[in-house]
Amino acid sequence: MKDVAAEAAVSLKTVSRVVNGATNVDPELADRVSRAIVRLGYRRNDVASSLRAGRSTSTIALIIEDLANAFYSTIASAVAQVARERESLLLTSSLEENPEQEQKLILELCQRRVDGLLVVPAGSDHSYLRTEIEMGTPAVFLDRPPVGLAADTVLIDNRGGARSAIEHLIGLGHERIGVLVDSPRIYTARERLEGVRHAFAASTVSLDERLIRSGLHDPDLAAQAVAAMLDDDHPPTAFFCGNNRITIGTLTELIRRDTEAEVVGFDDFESSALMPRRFTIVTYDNRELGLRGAELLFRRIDGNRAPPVRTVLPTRLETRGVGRAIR
Amino acid sequence: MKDVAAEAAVSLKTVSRVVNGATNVDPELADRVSRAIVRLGYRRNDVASSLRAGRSTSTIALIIEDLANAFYSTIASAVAQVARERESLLLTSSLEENPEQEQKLILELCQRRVDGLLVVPAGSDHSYLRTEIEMGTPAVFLDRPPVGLAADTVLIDNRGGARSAIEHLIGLGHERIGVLVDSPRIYTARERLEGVRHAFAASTVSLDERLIRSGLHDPDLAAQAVAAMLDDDHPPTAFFCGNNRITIGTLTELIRRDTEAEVVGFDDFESSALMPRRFTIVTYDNRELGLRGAELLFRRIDGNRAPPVRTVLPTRLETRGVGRAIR
DNA sequence: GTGAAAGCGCTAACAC
DNA sequence: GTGTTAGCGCTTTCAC
Repeated sequence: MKDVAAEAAVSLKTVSRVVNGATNVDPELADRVSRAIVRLGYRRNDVASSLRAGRSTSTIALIIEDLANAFYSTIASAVAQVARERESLLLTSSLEENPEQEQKLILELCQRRVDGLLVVPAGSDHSYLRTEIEMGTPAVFLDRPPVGLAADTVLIDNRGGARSAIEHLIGLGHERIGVLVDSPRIYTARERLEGVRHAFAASTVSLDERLIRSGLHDPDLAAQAVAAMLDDDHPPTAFFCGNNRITIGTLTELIRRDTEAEVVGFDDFESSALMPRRFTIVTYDNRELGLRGAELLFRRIDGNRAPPVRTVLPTRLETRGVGRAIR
Repeated sequence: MKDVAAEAAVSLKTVSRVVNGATNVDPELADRVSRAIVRLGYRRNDVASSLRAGRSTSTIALIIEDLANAFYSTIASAVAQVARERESLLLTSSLEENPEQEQKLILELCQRRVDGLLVVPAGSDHSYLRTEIEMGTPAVFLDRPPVGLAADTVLIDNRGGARSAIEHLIGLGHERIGVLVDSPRIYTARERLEGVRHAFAASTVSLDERLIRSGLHDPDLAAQAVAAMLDDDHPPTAFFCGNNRITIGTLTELIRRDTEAEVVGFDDFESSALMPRRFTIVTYDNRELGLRGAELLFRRIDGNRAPPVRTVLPTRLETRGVGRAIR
């Protein structure tokens, strides 16, 4: 910039004005500056520019577990879209297998003075963020609420979705319903199980606690649980699957045995329409999760100081799969 | 920082030393500083810190078309992994539907002084990047080479993959092979068609130009092309599909008609294993694209000044799908 | 309309 | 070991 000023024989300020498109510059000087800029290949240094007077870095950060997972990459895509509209750049950080790095990463992003944070939390405590938020880095949580902190959060209606799934099965006349969920340490698993309990409580059918299996963290464990339940004296006639991995495991086992059973699974998955068996899913728009979160965040960045809000996105039941078993 | 220095009654430099973990600080002073930091909730401003003396921003940028697309999100995940190992952050920018914004975006990233760029190019000219590269922002291209510029590039073996696909079909005795590709304006489509031609040229079978259909940009167009060819007097007995959208369209049409035809498609896709028909794909490790590209980039960032290299990743043939038609 | 000077928050030299 | 000074590249008073 100094060089440009020298080359154009003007002051730094004039160069600055031209670079920033200020109107009140003598056309002749502006032209001299423009040509000097081209001649010297000058580029404004945005780092320096954003340093001055605590100006915005026009950057927001998204903290997720794994970009390769469609759930997260859909959110990232939605967030990127809003960021682009707001002329902000998006720093995407994935924790991959290290939830304990969440705090370190978030604090580093704050040090870099990102304008705000969008977090799909993996960690188990977020109280450390209170200071950062107070110091001007707003944070919005997606899919799971923060722990030990009040902050804007966008969730899906886990309880309502699970409840409608069970109501659907009870409505079809099922009385023995296998309930398959992941570990209760996972927020969504807890909420969904809670929804299941509500649905039973509100119905004439009672929930047999022996038909609840939790801790099913992958399709194989789900398949084994299904197998064990079906081998029982008094097997379930329907299954509620707490997430898509469990749904896949359950369908796999049912197809393998060629056993009839009604299935309702939470979460859609890529190849669900192609599964060789009809079943029902509790689905929702996870792109919306990112959009709404990003919009909330920008509202905070714009100075909104209202109390934290919690947005809950609706779920709906849809049919998936084709025919019956392939064999 | 000034406040911390005042609070601890030391100089700025001592605070700086403590913040940066320098060893040669009196433990007593260090302790006073540490406590002042906690008391005041001080956080180092990394923007200012990286401004000083043209230091690195520890940030690399990835420019892709769409994060929601599995091809790109896999690359992003791989790049994120390498970035994390190198303690760099990743700015991910998706062009979505605006390839013409590529240049604007890239120049903006350079202004922000990212340490380097990873580009899956959508634009049609990259000569403007020469200046940026010379000025110290290295760039590595993924999946498609730059136009009008020499730079590190990581590609997959489009020609070789297409060639092996045709060789496979000819080896099975097919002589009338429908060749379905996307628009020749797309680099990969051009290369793959070139590979097809090479394979025919090296064989005893001659390529019937009337069996080549190009510009098939979505599954429906591919399905229509297949339908038209099958309705012909002398229909193909096999199809080469230039990408996964074309493969899906082709399989859909074959299944719909319950017509036998050998299919080899380029690119794997999520539900390929579940397709109700056996077929062959030309596949490759697209995660590797991101890993290799990021490694090349960091080598440049570390100061490697060797001439640009072009890495070509191998492809392989694999079988997908199950049984024959569902019906 | 234009420029000189001060300063954003930090770190690198160089004294002490 | 510690502090002082200068300056990274830019923008912003505030005079002219």
